[in-house]
Amino acid sequence: MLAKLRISKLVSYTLPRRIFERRFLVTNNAFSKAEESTVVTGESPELPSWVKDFLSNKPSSSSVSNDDEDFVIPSLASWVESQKFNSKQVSEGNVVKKPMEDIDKVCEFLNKKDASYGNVFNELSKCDVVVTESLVLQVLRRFSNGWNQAYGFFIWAKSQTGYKHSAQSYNAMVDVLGKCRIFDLMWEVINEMKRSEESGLVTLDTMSKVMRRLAKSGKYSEAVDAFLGMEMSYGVKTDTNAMNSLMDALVKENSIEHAHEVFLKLFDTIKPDARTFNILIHGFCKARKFDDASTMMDLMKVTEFTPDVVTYTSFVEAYCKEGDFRRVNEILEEMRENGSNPNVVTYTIVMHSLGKSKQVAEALGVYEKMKEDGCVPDAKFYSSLIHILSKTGRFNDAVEIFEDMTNQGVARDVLVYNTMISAALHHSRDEMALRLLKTMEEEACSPNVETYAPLLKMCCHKKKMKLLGILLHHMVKNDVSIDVATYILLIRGLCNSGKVEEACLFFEEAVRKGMVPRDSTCKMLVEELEKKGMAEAKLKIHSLVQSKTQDSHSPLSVA
DNA sequence: ATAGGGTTAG
Repeated sequence: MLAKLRISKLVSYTLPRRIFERRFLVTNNAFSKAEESTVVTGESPELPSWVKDFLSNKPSSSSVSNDDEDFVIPSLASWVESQKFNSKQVSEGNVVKKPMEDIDKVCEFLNKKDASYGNVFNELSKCDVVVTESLVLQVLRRFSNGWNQAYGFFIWAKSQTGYKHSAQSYNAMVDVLGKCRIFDLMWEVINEMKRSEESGLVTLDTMSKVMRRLAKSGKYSEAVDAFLGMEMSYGVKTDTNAMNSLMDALVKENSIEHAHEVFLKLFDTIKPDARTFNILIHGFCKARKFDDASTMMDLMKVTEFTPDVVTYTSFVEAYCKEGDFRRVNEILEEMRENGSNPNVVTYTIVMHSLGKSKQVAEALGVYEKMKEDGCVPDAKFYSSLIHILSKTGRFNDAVEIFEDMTNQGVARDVLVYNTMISAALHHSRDEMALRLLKTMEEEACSPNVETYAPLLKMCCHKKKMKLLGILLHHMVKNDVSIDVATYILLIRGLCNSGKVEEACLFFEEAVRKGMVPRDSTCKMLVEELEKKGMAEAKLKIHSLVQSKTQDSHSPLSVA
């Protein structure tokens, strides 16, 4: 009943737009504050204390200064310092002194300035923690973009008496090295897994990660070779399931060609199943090769398999991307005739595409149609809906949908939060965005890099340096590793705001971690330094880039 | 892990 009411209310907005316009006309802050007093996203007239905390970096501060432009953010490696600063603040106020957690102790050692050049292993010998599997997994997550720190810790952990790496820890290490493209070391770890007295450590799980990472780096042939050799070398069966995993990796990383080749080559030895065909059809559709996709569907039929929702949905998506909605409708009809009704994924794709091409009324019509069909929306669907509403200027409707989700029995996930945070920032609702980040914590929904990216961008743009520092710290606390994309975002954003010194700090830090930003970013930084006549800094950047491009990863010296 | 997101734009 309630749901029904809401939909009609939503759809009615598209025609009269009365309510919407009324809200929109009022730009006065006070009014919007009074009108929205909802639990999650509302803005209160008084800054809530946690926002103050967020903004002040210490518990219960009195006021928020506006001059945070002048605040110079410490380089990332000295977060530990600021962390100490924090705990001092706390212990002054409270009698109880919180003991430092093991993860933070490890973090402190790994962040020592010289650690990445020198010996992480030796540094850690002074670190007084008890290694457990969960600690290892947490460290690997927190340093998933800093392979030499992660690897140094990994080696050290292995040397600790009473501890042995589990299959999960090994797989996590393999994945970190693959992510950072340190493939030779990655294979070394895999071979070590094989040699271990504990047998069966290398599994399809391990090899799937390897294939995915290789494909992601454009090393398609190597991914295929890894598959072909894995039974012989590591005893991992090359069955249908494993082949699907390989083809999925190839297709997802944009090489339908390699996937197709594998398919033809292995057709006689490994029996394909319906999933195999769906993966290939998806790949062809993604590459806009409609003829090949159709041929594959015919082959699928001949080979005793029937096209299903997934098969048709791949075509639906491809035609959506072409903007050919007439063809989309034809396929939807065909699906129903063949007894594969569109499901929530199909509807999400159609709605999202319509919204993207500014056909909002039609997009909302899909929402109606879906409910009529008895198809229940899920979190990803809501995320799309929120996004298109926000993008078409209907932010309040987006907020309404966001808040109604849980009433509809759908839990909000990271993607939904990320979408809502981006939307809020897009509509200059900075406070709401921060409030949403806080709500994630309360709902035990872990943020990821994408959660922080738009917030960091806002900080750079508005020169909110204090908040920037706090957010970066927040990331570390939540085990979100800073990746190249984030460094690029920071460097470019800070350059644009004339904060070259800070941009340089981040640049140096990125290089120190073995992540060299692209040429365009380096150029931007150098030009900015030239403009400001900072010749010395310019030279430093130049030499940093050169030293790092010569040996892309300095080998780690571990005993 | 077979199909769905955003990201980044002055």
